[in-house]
Amino acid sequence: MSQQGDVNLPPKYDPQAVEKGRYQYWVDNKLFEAEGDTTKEPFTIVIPPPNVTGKLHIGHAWDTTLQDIITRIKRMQGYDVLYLPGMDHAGIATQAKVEAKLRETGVSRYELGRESFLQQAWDWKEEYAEFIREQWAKLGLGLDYSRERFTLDDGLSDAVREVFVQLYEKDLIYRGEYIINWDPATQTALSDIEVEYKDVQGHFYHMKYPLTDGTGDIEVATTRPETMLGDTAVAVHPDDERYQHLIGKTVTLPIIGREIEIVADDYVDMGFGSGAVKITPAHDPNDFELGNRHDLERVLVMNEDGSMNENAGKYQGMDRFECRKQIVKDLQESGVLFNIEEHMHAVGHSERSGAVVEPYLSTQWFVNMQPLADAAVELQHGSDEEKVHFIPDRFEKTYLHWMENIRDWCISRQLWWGHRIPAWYHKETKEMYVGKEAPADIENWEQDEDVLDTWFSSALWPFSTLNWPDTEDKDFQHFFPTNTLVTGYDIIFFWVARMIFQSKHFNDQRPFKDVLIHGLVRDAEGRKMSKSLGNGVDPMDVVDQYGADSLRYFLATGSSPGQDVRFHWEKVEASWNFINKIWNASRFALMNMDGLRYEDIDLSGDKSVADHWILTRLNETIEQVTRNVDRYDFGEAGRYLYNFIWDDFCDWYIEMAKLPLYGDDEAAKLTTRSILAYTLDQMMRMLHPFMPFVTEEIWQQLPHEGESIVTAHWPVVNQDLANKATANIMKKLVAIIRSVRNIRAEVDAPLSKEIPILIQAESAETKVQLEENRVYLDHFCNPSELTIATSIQAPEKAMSAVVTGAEIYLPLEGLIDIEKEVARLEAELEKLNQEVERVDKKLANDGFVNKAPAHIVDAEKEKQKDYMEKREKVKTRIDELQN
RNA sequence: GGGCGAUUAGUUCAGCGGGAGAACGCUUGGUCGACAACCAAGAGGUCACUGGUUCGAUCCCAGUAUCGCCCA
Repeated sequence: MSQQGDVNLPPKYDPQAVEKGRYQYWVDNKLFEAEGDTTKEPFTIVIPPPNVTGKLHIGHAWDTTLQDIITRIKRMQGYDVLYLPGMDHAGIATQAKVEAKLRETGVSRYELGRESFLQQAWDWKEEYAEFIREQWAKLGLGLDYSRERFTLDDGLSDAVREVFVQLYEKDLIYRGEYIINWDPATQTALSDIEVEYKDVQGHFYHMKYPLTDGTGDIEVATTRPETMLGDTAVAVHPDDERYQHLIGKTVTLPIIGREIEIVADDYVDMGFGSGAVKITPAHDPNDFELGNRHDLERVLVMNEDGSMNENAGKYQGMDRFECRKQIVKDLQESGVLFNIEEHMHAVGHSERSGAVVEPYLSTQWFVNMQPLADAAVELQHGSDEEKVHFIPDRFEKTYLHWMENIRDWCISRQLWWGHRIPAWYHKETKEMYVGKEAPADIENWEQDEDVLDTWFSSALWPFSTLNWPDTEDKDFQHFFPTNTLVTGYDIIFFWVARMIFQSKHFNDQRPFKDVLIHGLVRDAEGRKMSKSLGNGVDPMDVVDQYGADSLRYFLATGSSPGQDVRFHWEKVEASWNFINKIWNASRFALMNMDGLRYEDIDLSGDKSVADHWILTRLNETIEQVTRNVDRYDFGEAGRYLYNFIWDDFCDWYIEMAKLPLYGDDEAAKLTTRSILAYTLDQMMRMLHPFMPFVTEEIWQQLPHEGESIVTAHWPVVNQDLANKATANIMKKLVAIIRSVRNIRAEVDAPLSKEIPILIQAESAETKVQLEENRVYLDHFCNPSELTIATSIQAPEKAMSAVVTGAEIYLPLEGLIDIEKEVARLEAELEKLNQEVERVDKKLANDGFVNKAPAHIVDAEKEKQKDYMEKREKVKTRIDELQN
């Protein structure tokens, strides 16, 4: 009693107070810094670098929580852990933000100039990088800041140039004219996967192009009538009998008046529409290919901003959609356009700006993907030691399918913020030079204006951050390849796939052994969180309200691998409740520690049934939690911890521990305190990766050894402390206590009311076991008188219950309603009848008895015996009551 | 058109060959020394549908339906 005032834990868990200053302590003591100790086994995770555009969203919180859990476990398991932080310059997104900021001051980037604009972008980067680091700190991420990197820093820029030049020299990068996805809003090229296809209700415009010789016309159709201004052919299928006589003839393009040829090409689908297709090589990828085969002219009719150019004749200067309206009107008037159908079709939109993407002829840089993809696919067909393991493994199919159907990657972007392409053009000779360094006579050259796709640098992240191309570097040697990459399924193509082929090409090995794929955080209705819906949840708001530990536990345990998770505040609150429970269980233990030190912990003394049982359960929990975290199943691991802590430790062990703690037996007190301290210590260690702040706080107050729980050892099963036989007695006690509580609830006899209790033990052994533990029965059942015997005569008017190995009678003369009790017992009997019937049927089946594994059959026989015994007793009891 | 996922208690989700689980919500009762954001007891489910494999299917296979995602 006298010790209870010393405890430093308030009765309610307050995350703000617990988390304050804790992260700084970890960082100051360099607990997250990798040692670079080559005698230790390394374990590496590189953070997926967040964009420096702004704040982290809740998806980042999920992603990094998983990484932090994995690295904290590995650190506790003795690995030399590197969790490497960093950020991504995010070309388009960041430039857009900086430009938006500039616009407020009325200045365009062109007015400002490239150099000054980049300076502003760097200022922006510094500001947001600091903001992001604060958010990492709030989430408790164990990052090694001494190795933090940025995709545009000197080292990574060097790696990017090295990769570009090497690929160029092997003809794996080329510059060429091609139909690319053009975003007229941001005025840059996009790679194929930056285009989102959405079904849009549009129109199918049917037109007749007149034959030049005046003998008729040919019908074509299009969804984009304005592109007709750039038509340079009409194509039909070579086998199409309808058009045989027209092949080689020409039509006169309406409005423009250009004479264009009718060509035959088996790309054309005879069954679709009229079977004749207008060909616009400068504005459609398929038409471009067809144009190459037939050596067609390429007529570009649009400017980069989406307005019509000089080739559009009288439409020059009009916006593309305005032009469409006008051209439809004009063609209708002239009778060329004779039919407009409603037509649902997929239209590409810029993933960044949302603008409708224009297939556009342009000179860009490309990666020649086929050889790189082939090697990556081959890697995946190698041994377990060579291939990348996707978790869940179904994502490997997604990845392989993409790799096997790869298309060239457009890597140039018409931006300023990014890695400028290391290519120079001679001012006089127009000769092109590609190299890591600028030509010596730089005054005669102009560098390519464009920068590289941001993903081109992120693709190198697992090795460029480890000082590649210096392959002799200590960190590269020790920490590469990395162990686990954690990311969402939405960027398998953007990032994961590209890291794999780049690493295969430049290091001849995988960049990481495992890829843990998670889903998206959705809102409570299951919708994707988005700015336009305004349904996003700021993880920092969650941390402010419930603490980082609650958020982390919710995110880590809220779903199964690869599945999406819905955000509900109630679930975060439930996590808080769990932590509050842990907090109070710890508080109880600390109030009763009586100054116990770590070295005083003594588990060798006489142990109670409860002691044996909780230690046995602890072992089982360590085993299950470890098994599940090893396979990245944090949901299951969390559930094992939750059940053990709340149901076993709090609801049963603590309640039972109160008996010795409030008693006079000093040896029993020491053992109980030791077990409380030991179990809590082990619990805190297992919980720590999930909820680092609160476990550190509690662990520091518990008897402990070592500087911080961050570097404490992960628990291992201790067979010396397992005692299943004794733990089984606990199960009988629990069954009896539950039955008594059940009956008390039935007859409205609260625990505070003393009632006589009789227990009929089926064997002398059971009787002894119950006698030895009658102190628990006294405490939890509150009997006026407790009789345990093997020869009890059932009282006439009594409530009763049957458990395995014993019958319980509660003679409650004044309270019992015979009719109700009979009804209750009959319901019980019905349940037992069903069970017996089910087991009988199973055991009567020869197929089952002969083919099922022996232990399953034995278990069924055991159940049959148990159910039948219980059933007989219940039957007898009903008879007694009715007579 | 091709591929993938989901369908289990009122709600949100686990489980995935051998007696249907959790959280929240709901009903009843309980504050005396960790916690009322707590404790105790309880109600609530043809595991979407149809076949197949198996001694045995919520679980494996095939198909159907509905919803969602990715690719073309």
